[in-house]
Amino acid sequence: MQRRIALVDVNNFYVSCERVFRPDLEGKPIVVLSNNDGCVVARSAEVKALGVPMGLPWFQMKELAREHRILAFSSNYTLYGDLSSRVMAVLGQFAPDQEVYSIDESFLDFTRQPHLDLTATGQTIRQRVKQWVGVPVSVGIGSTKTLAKLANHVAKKRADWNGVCDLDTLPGSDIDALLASIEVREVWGVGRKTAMKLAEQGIRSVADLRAANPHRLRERYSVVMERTVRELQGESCIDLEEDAPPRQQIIASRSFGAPVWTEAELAESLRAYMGRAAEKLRRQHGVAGRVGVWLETNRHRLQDAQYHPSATLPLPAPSDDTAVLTKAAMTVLHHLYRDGYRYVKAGVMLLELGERNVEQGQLFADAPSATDPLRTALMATLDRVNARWGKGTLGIGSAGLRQPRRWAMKRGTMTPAYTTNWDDLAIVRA
DNA sequence: TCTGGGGTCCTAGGACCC
DNA sequence: TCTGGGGTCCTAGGACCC
Repeated sequence: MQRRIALVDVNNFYVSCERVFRPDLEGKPIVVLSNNDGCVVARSAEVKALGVPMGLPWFQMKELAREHRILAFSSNYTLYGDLSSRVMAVLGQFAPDQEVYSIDESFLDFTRQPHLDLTATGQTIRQRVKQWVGVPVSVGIGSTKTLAKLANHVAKKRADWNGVCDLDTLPGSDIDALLASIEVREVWGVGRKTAMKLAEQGIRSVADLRAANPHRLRERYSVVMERTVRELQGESCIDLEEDAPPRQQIIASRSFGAPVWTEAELAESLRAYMGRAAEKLRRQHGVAGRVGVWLETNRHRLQDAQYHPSATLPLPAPSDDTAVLTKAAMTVLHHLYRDGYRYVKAGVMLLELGERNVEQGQLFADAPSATDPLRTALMATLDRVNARWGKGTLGIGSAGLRQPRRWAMKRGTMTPAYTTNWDDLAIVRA
């Protein structure tokens, strides 16, 4: 049976979020910056029109920003996360099956409603999300997830389609012409490297890729590429994942606000990161069997000595205890640390994740067991206090208590937490 | 002199996504 | 001076076993 899948996403998501509570920003050139105000991670249409690419370092475009009065915002993930759940809730009302694919994208499966007019439905979706949440979305429809993604791209490019494109309503000849006009790089799963390799074979447009032999491409690339080609040809190979599968790893890392040199400072930052990673782990009722740490110097500074070590350490027994996990991270750090490098980033990783309740106690382990009731109560308290009073209020050891914290990130221009903090509620004046 | 072969598990690294 | 963070999947290659 022919599937009918829609991919709905929010246009310039972070920028659109900032505009919800600042309507005066409508029509003005805006960017949202990554942590540490490092790179551009979202651009308004006005900024895209100026040719600013995704990921451009902010310091490299300050001149342009002055010239064109571009406004920059530090990213406000609390706000984006909250608006994201609202958008997803509204979208979920339209189709029986929904996969929340990312913070701003959702697949909807309409296969079970074969007679529904999806172009009209797409327009209704756009209106309702705009009215109820305040952000603009685009809708792409096709018979596979890959085609729906492509249709979504098309919906944004063709102003006359008003934000909705259903490939299955187009005559075959129109689709051929359309796909021939789109670069293969736009296909979901084809990145920069793959696009270059494909070009060597003369495959440049989406039409070229669709016409390729999936078997042949599998030999030169991988099963992923084979699936992509089949999906372009209309054969559905990637299913909707309605329930998010449990995470296989948890990462917490940050670039530092200023470079650090000492093991003590690295240790302090890693303790803070592990606090957050362990909290995430407990939220999904998981335990970790292995802990990883990595360090980075600045790869862009060619004059600097480079050192990018990483290592992992298995735990004697799987655990969700911040103290146990932190201790392991400190062991790894001590093993990795070398004097004399200008470190700019570090991170921790929780690996070999398992479910907490199926965890077996280990007979002769001297480490606190993951099911020790006292530790469990302590960790639950830690999570509650931090949820109520803000991240990092309570930590293990000296996680972030010493001043000054050179490694702490810089955020120059963050907007208030309009929707999640009473003190930041927008005030309406009559 | 002549030095197997196949399977499995693990890890590192690459490529991709948002 | 200033260059994000958090994920997934796949492959190649080494270690190890019989």
